[in-house]
Amino acid sequence: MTAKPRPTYSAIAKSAGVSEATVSRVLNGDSRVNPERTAAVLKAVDQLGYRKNRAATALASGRTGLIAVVIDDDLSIFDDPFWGTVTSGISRVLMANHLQTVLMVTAVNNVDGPVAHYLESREVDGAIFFQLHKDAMVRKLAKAGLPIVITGSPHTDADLIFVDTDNFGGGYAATKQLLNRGCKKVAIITGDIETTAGHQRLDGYNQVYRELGRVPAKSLIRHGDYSYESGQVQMRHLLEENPDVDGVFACNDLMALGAIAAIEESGRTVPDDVAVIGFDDSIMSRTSRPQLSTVRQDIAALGEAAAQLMIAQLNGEQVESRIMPVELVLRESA
Amino acid sequence: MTAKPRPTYSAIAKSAGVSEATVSRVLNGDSRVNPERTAAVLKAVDQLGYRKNRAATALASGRTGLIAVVIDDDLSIFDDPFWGTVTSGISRVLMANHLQTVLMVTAVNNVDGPVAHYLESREVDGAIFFQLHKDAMVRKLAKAGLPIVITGSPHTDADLIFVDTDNFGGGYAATKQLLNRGCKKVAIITGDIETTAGHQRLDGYNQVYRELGRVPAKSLIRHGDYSYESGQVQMRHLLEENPDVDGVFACNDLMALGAIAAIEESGRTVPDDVAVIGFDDSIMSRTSRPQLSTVRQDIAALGEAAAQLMIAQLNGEQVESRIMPVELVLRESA
DNA sequence: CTGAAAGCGCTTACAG
DNA sequence: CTGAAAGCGCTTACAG
Repeated sequence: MTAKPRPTYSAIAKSAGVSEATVSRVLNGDSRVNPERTAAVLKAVDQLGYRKNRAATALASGRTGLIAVVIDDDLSIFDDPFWGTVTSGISRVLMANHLQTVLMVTAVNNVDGPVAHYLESREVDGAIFFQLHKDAMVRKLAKAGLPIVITGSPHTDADLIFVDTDNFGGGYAATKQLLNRGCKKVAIITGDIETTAGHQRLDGYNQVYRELGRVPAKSLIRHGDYSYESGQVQMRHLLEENPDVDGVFACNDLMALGAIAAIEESGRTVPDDVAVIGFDDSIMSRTSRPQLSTVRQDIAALGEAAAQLMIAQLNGEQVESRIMPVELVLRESA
Repeated sequence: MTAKPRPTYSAIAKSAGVSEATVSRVLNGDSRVNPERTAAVLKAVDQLGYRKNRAATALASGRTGLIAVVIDDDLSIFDDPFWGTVTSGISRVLMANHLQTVLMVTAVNNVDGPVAHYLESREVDGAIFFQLHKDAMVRKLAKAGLPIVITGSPHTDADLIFVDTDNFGGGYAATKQLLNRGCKKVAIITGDIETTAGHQRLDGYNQVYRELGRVPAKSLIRHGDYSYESGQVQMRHLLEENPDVDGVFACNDLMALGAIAAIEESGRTVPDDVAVIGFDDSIMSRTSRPQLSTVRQDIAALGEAAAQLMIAQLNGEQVESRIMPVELVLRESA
């Protein structure tokens, strides 16, 4: 319980025979310090087991060494492993750069709420946001000069920095694959198209038709909400209105599984009667029967990229948003 | 980009006509301050839009307002929504108590690694650990006086504070249910029994047999590793060695699904020939066919409890470990 | 390249 | 109940 008196600059300065200012310079990588003195300081640091006091550094320098990861309450991280994976990718990269990850699970809609205040107070050096429905708060913070990265494309093309999966490319590849394997009538069950991801996947689907000089019938486009149930319900509608539908791109794996259930309950088989492709390459895509063909995104890499863009910003570098590639994974359902 | 000069104690003190010490007392809830002065300070705080500088507070008080959540690298949070859910429960409660959550995804085995140093350096006020295989580091930190809570039972019964699901009770209830529904020969596919959770679920299974004055045949106890594949493989072994097995408690939902696959590929049906119960009540338990009967644990509540125990410790209260109740959810598989 | 000194914005004995 | 003052452990112009 009795804490050993932790060494401070004063102890190191004494031990190394230099001033505290020099200790500070060495520890902050100031290259102008005389090599011998640098060595002496480093040796003292090592011998004394010195460790910087982050609070003192923060107070004096104005930098906290903390990056917030803000997750909207609505996002049900509760059932979705997606966010956890992104976050661990972020954390890994941040830690390697001596930054800590502050997790905030909260309502992000309030431009004037506690989170906004916290971030404005500069209690963190930057903030990484997860896909948001409303980006008013983020834009305000960005305008105030807080380094920001968004995971997922923002709605407005403000000059916000973001990283995202190639949703358009994924939707395109999935749809194309269905046509390539011989499907004549390919439908889509979209996710929440209020989100950019949902919208972009649909755009990819439409693009395939466009390149063929065709336009998909309205009845082939059904809107789900990423839930299993919505996949099942929308598939039933599809089969009713288009008994000859023979290919479906469901915008996530969960809906794809719901769709498969609906297809099988109608007496049809997958993929022979109707081929199905999902999106995410979640565990379920491997455990389901038939195994699901799907669009794989490297989620951890998405988080790592977000962290890297943050670090680049902190270093004052000019940064650009990044779109991460996807990969079509073919299993049994298509 | 030009930051407006943020107000400090000096501005509030001036505006309220009191000393900075009094401002500090009011803001820290010191009840001895004269009510009128308190009101004056609060008014000034409000008018000036004052917000405390956490770094300064930390430096002066020694308290950082930060709680670390340490997640072992091995735990594949990558595919498991469990940890994300626990973490969001923790974060919610911590935020409500003006504490921030610092996420550390890292290797926890090293008693002398960077994480240990970070935590020892008191850059956080406390640490919440997730289920660990080796608790040497945690014990060391606890001995050094760092407030600690563990999510999941520790291996040694050191006096570490922890919160855990009632794994024993869950295993007991699942096994009991299988017998109650008429199963004569109930097997178990365990999870990693190097973990306490895995071990306790098995203990619950054994206890049911014990109360019946019976001992399960060795061949009825198969060890999986929580993966779908292990559930499938172990179930095949079970069916081979015990063709008349008619009930299986799989220690998580994923293995239960693997087991169902093996049962069906053998030409048997679930639950008529073999009833199956899983553990977790994950999404998959609802999306699978047949829908899975399982043991539900309130994962977010687990995180909330962990945070509450941490806060109690910070308040100097005497705290005791908590075991959270589980609930048997019966669907189609048993 | 280096040091003395002021300062970052709070908290907390110490007196009264 | 309140204030003056010292101090928390760093960083950073300013001189030299």
